[in-house]
Amino acid sequence: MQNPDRELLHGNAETLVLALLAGGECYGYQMRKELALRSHHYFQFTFGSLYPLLKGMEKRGLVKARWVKAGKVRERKNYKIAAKGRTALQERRRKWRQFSEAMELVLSSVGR
Amino acid sequence: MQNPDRELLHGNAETLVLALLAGGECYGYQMRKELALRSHHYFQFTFGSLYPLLKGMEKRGLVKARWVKAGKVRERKNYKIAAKGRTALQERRRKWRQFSEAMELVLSSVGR
DNA sequence: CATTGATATATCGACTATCGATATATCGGG
DNA sequence: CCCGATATATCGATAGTCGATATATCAATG
Repeated sequence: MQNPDRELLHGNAETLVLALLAGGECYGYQMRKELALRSHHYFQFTFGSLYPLLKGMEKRGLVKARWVKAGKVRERKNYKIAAKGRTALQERRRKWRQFSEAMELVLSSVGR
Repeated sequence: MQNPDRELLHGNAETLVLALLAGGECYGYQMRKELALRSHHYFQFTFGSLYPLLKGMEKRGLVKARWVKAGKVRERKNYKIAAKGRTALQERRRKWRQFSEAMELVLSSVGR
């Protein structure tokens, strides 16, 4: 995420990518656009975050990557969610909701 | 937060402390207990996180601290939210909600 | 046909928030 | 008198994100 609230993203970038890939194959550059679109332009990933993240996820077996020639020559790296990634997504989604609820509990426990 | 989901807390610890202090004065050791209580024992701050955080917040003028002798001799450092802290809380609360909504948008945009 | 902007991936070092370990000291109860 | 709870503090390690930078192709514009 570039610019605003960089810290808030911490630990959630992977969750977002997994959620996106659960909907179908995608490549890095488009993920950025897609995540921006779906979040009403809140998320603006930088490639300095996104590409290393994807690489790590591939290494850990959460996603599978394959090179695709788009149209004529240009190469794209298409990512697909793996079984391990689906499990991780469920877990991460659960943990996010848990955390989010805990935050709301405290924020609403005192007014103003 | 100790143990689980350390990464998710990122950038929100200060928000939680400000929210707590908006309800009244408090000191470090008790904040930990209070935040645990209000979050149904989700948040478990370590003192290695909490004390440096409080110190930084004091330095930046978000809170005001004063030493208090509890009962007889033991010293406590009581923190009170400052005007600057209230403004910061509003801003942080707003940003948290924004972030949280963006997360939910993406998480719910694709099933499973 | 040359320039420009969008597409596309990649890496590296810097930053920063959190945490674990550790230290110190007081107080009340058994 | 010892132990567990109370209470604050600091330091180094860890980990996730970001900015800067590099490279290359493609389509459209002039």
